[in-house]
Amino acid sequence: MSAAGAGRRPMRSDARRNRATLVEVARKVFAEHGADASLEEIARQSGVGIGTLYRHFPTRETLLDAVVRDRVAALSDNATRQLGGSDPAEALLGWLREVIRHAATYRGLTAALMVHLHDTDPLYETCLTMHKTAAELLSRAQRAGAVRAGVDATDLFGVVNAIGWLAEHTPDREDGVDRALDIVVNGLRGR
Amino acid sequence: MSAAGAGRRPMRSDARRNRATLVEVARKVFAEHGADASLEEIARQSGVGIGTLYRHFPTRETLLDAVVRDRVAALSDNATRQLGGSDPAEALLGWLREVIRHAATYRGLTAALMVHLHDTDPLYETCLTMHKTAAELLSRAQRAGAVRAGVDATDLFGVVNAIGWLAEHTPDREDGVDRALDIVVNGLRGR
DNA sequence: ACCGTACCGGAGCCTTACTCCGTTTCGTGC
DNA sequence: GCACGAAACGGAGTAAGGCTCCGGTACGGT
Repeated sequence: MSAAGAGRRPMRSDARRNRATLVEVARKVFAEHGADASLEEIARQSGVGIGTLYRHFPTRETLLDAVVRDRVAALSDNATRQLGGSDPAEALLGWLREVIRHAATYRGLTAALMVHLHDTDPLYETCLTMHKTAAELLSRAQRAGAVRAGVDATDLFGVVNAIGWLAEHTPDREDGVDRALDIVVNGLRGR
Repeated sequence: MSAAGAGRRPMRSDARRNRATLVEVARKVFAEHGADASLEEIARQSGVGIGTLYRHFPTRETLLDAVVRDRVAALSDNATRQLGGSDPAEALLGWLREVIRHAATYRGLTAALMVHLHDTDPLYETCLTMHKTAAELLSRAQRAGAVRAGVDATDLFGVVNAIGWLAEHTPDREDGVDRALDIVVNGLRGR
C-alpha cells in the first residue's frame, strides 16, 4: 500500500535511502519554488539520476503526494481529535487557517488537489482526507448552529482551496488572506 | 499608447494584419488551452513565424492583455454605467458573475492578474480597470447598506479572482461556483 | 522603378519532462 | 566469502516549448 510498490519484498537498502532523500529534498524544493519546481533539480540535489526519481515517483503528483500526505493527515488529526472538545466554529477556523498556510507554502498544491479530487490518482487519497475533515468540521459546526445549512463539504473544500490559492498569490499584504477568510467565514454563518 | 509601439508612424499594412490575426487566434487558443497555451501554436495557426509573434508581443502577458483588455473594459462599463441605476447589490453580483465566467474561459488569467496588480507590466492596466470597478461597485453597495464596512476593493479583487480560479478548476459541478459565490456574497453583507 | 527600412521567418540555443536500456549494486543461497 | 540473479541506478536520448538573433523580404514613399 506504500507508494513505491512495496507489494512483495521490502525495498533494497539503497532504494529506501534514495527514496527518503528524494522526499526530503522535494519537500525543500517544492516549498522554495512551488509544486511545479524542476524535477531534475530535485534529482540533482538528491544526488541521484533523473531515472531514479522517475522510478520511485512515476509522476509529479506521486512525489507531491509523498511530500504533503503526512502533513495533511496531521492537520486533519489535529482538527478532528485534539480540538474535538473545543468550540466547533473555532475548530473549523483553525483548520482553515492551517490548510491555507500550508497551501501558501507549497504554491500550486491547491491546483493539484482540485484536479485530483475526482480521479484515482496518487493525490486522490490526500484530497479525500481533506474532504472528510471538511465534512466532519462542517457537520459539527452546523449542528452547533455556527454555520448555516445548505453548505456542503465540497463547497467548503472548494472555498478553502480558493483562499489557499489567494494566499499563494499574495505574498505581501499578509492580512489580505485573513480578510478574505473573514469574509468567507462570515458567509458561512446563518443569514 | 497602443501596445505595439505606435509611437511614430502608423504600422505597415502587413504588420497590422499579422497583429490582428495573432490576437484573434490567441483569443481562440487561450480559450481552448488556457492562458499558458503554446505560443508557437498560436504563431503556427496564425501563419506567421515565432519571431513575428514575439516582436508584436514581447511577453505572454502582452498578448494576453491584448486578448482580454477589451472584454474586461466592457464588463466594467456594463457594471458601472448600464447598471448604474439599478440595485447596487444586484450590480455587484452581476459583475462578479461575469468576471468569474470570463476567468473560467481563460484559465490561468486570474493568476496573471494577481501577479500584475503591483507592477507596471502590460496587464497592469487591465488589473487597474478591474480594481477600480471593484471599488466603485463596492462603495455604492456599502452606501446602500448591502455590504458591511471594513471590506475594501483589494479584498474584493482578491476574492473575485479566487472564485474565478475555483471556476477554472471545477468544469463539472457548475453550480459549485454559484454556491461558493453565494457564500462570499453572504459574507460581504453585514454581520 | 528604386531604395531605405520596417518587418518577417525560422534556425538555434536553452530548459524541462519523460523514456529506455546498458551498467552497477544489493542480498541471498551455497 | 563468493557467485549470481534480480533490483535498482544513471544518464544519454527524444520531444516540446520559450525566447533570441540576424539574414532575407516586401512595403511604401519618392
